[in-house]
Amino acid sequence: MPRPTKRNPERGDARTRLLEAARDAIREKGFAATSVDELCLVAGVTKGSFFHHFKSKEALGVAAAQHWAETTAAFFAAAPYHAAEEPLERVLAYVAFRKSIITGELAEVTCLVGTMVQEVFATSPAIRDACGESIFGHAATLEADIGAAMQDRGISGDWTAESLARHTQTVIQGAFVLAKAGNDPALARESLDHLDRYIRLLFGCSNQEKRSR
Amino acid sequence: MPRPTKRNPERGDARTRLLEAARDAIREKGFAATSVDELCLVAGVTKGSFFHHFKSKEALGVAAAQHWAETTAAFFAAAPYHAAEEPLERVLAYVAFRKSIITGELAEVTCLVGTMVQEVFATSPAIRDACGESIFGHAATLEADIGAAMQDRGISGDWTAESLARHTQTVIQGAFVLAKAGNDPALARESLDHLDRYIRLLFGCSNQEKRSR
DNA sequence: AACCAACCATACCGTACAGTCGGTATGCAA
DNA sequence: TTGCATACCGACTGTACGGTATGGTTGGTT
Repeated sequence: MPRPTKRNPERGDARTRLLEAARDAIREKGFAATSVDELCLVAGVTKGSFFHHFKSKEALGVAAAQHWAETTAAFFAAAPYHAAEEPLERVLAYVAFRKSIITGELAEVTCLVGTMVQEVFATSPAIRDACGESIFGHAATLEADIGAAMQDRGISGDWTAESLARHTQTVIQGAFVLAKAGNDPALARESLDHLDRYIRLLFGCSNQEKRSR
Repeated sequence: MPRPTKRNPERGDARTRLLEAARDAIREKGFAATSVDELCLVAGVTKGSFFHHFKSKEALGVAAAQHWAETTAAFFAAAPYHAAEEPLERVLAYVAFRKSIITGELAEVTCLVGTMVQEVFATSPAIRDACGESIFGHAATLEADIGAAMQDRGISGDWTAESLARHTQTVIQGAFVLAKAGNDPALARESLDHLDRYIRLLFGCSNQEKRSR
């Protein structure tokens, strides 16, 4: 074990390491079952340091949700699905991308804020709101492409781009729940196929228009 | 407070009262944050009684999931959505029914096993499997109608009745997550509208075929 | 050199936790 | 009546929890 905590830290400062430890632990077993002591141990930090950076465990939860929002925003902004020419292509590429990253251990696949908000929505408004901002903020990044696709294809149903953007997140969050319940990530991918099919139907794509694989 | 626990109990035996207390508490704040002491207090029962009926807190979790599966199965079996003549009508009526019961407090609307499995899927296989049985068992009750509707309408896409049945549960579970994140049950109803639309599109319903309201 | 604030460490506190244990009360059957 | 199983009670245990108090260390500023 390398000297854990000193100035000029070898792998991020204490705060960041705590946030990363929290991210992993909470995804694995939830917020309530994650103890401060354990986070300190994993992050190689002492209690004093923890409560220097976060005034309470709840504050850590809020910070973890915000950190999640920031890191995932950067991750998706850099993802390749924005490359396509047509806006609808980009939307479908997003769904395909979400599907493609569902591999490996379930805990490493699922959404931190979706997991956390299920437990704390009634007991911690602060964490709940931070989780909400993460989810709806991400949904908002899809709105432009969906709206452009609607205009592009002359679609005007009794639904909005905002609503469909949120629905994609519904399917993704629900997909994680079923994957956990069945202990099989394939269950999540299956629902993303339905989401892909729904979007194509909404936009009047014929079936054979679907790309290979 | 009526004499809580005696033989010839006035409102169910201790075990049932504990299961109901667990159902409410876990939906409100999750499994880990729910203490045995609190459940005993709410159920009007002592610790000794609790551990007489459940050998551990985890065993209570399993029993709570099973109890949930039984009570919800009875609830949906008695629901009016089975009445319609055509199988597709019944499927759509199911979705409409699920939407119609999303009213009031969020904690009273959401799914016990969906909430629980998010926290414990990695730490308690027993609870996870019990939650899985509840969810997938419920999904299975939709398969017959979906299958009949497919045959009825001569549908054969690259999806199965089983898969679509599961997808309905994905949307419902995800809908609860977004409703919690946004602290607004309307968000859940919104996604059920998308699910309704998806099913209609799959089965080639025209839009005006949609019933009023 | 002196100082400061951010940062980190250690020891500790009160409490709430899951689980245990010895015991009592009740119903039933031989 | 005895014997036994089920149901229930409540005090107790050890521990792990979130949080605090206090003091030391470090890098930058003046």
